[in-house]
Amino acid sequence: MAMSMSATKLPGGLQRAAAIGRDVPCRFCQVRGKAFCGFADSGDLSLLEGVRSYREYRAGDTIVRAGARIGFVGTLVAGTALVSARTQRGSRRIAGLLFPADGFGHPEGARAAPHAIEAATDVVMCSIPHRDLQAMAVSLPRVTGRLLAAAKKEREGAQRWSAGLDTLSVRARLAHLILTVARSQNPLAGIGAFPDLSPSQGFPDRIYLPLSRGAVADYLGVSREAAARQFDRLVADGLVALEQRRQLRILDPERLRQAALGREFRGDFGDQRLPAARAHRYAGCA
Amino acid sequence: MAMSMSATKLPGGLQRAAAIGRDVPCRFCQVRGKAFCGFADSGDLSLLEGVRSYREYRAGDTIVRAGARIGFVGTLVAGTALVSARTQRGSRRIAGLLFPADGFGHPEGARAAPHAIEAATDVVMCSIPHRDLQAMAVSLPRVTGRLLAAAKKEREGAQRWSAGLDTLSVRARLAHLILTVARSQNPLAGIGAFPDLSPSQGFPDRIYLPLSRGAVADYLGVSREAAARQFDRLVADGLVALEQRRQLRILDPERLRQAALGREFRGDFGDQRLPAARAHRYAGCA
DNA sequence: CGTAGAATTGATATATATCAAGCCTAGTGG
DNA sequence: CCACTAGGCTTGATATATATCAATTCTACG
Repeated sequence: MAMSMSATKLPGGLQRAAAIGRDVPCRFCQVRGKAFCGFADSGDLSLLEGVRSYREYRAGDTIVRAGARIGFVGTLVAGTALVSARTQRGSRRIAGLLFPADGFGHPEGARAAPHAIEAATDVVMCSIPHRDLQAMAVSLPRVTGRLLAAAKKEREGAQRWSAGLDTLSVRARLAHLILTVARSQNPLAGIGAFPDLSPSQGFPDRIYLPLSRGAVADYLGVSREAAARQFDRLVADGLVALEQRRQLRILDPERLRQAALGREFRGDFGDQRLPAARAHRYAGCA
Repeated sequence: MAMSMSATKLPGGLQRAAAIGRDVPCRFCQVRGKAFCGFADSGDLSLLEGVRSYREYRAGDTIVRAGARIGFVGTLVAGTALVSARTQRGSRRIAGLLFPADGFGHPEGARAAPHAIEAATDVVMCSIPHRDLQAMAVSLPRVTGRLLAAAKKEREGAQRWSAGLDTLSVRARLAHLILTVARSQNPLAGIGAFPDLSPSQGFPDRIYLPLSRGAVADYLGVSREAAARQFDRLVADGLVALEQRRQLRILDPERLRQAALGREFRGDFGDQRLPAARAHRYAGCA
């Protein structure tokens, strides 16, 4: 499980992660104030400090296997993880994304999760055993409340359904994903009331996409090729620029937001056609 | 709100419903034993009897408006209701179906539901105010536990997402819907351990589809035309027969189940092609 | 009957799956 | 340091499911 992470080789977000050692006290934690432990009082915090442990994973590693009963609650400190499931026909569905400060697992106790957690990038995770969580008697309600809220993202798929994202075009869903990632990389996120999407709100214009194209495709529920082509179109239409494969720049936040709503209209030069339609499925029949 | 329901004119399930008057005691209730109140002890049951009231709705009526805070928990006694939401672009999404014995609303208290409940057919609903529910001190935990379970269907959309239904072909989703409806009309449902889909388990071969074509389309997330055409194909392929618009007969449960899984293969005469693909979207741009 | 809304059918457009190369990049071994 | 390689990614060509538009049929109801 131990591995040597050389900070220079790791992508974007992880360079910071590598700086976080096992010895960093909680009060200097990268995600302190954002994660569920942000409301722990000083007594509980020192308790936590004794029982939490960091674990590191490489991109592609499985952090929690589907159906496994885990004896801890996890919090991402650095990197991005995928909440994934497998179709009967073998394809992967990605129900949600976990960004730093996001948690997973149930504070109540070990409950078999229906989906797996996998590392999309190299990941540093903070793990706290259930039994030790019980010891935090005083602020437990407050803390577990936050924890439950943090772990909600584990069920993000449900939100995507109820938001009707599944009936939007792939273009719209990709735009939505990009905005989601951008929001997660907003340095002010979680501090102000609502991290908005305007640059004035600290919305970053250059973002690191912590997903492989394959992961993007599985998140959007489309083929890899379709995902790639939609990137092309967003670039061709001038909404974003690709500086590296996973490094992109948001050129036109407003139009990107419209795209994410499926509400684009022909611009002044508009010869790109309206995305007129639909979604997808998957073969992968064994 | 009061309306005269003449039993002869109402479709299938409702003929029974009309026989249920306001005066029928709980112990003779159609859904007694299936609904959340099935575990109430005799004391609580007589309490319930004093506070519950039936309400009747016509097909198309809105039972609960989206975003409304309701002061009761509802249980369907007869008919079928839709858990629906509206897209920003104006189209209707149906997140779930409520069949007799299914409940909605939160026992905790009035919480604004994000979606509306509408009557797909004529509906008889049993309503119990929150405050009266509180009075059921003794078996409250048991009852509210069941209630929460019953109300889960309100969030069915989430399950559909996590089951990966959204990436299946329309044919598969329609087959799934038909099986769901059939299961709901299984007279043994909720009595045996797992109501299976085999005729030997009381699985009905003739079912009443309690949804208009438009509702089917909105449930599947496709256009009305597409929904109609998929009905055609299921009939042409001999999986089901349409006796009336909403009255169908399941001819080949096994293949229907395969279809619902998107696992069909060419049969011996097979010239129907495999459903090779995808989902949909929606225009409806105002 | 005649009308209105629902449902179907037909024709066409198009987004995306799928198959098949080709390319780019990081890692590997000489 | 450089070819080699493998996997991820992109591009191209084609097939097809479904949206969309338009017209017709069905059904319920006056």
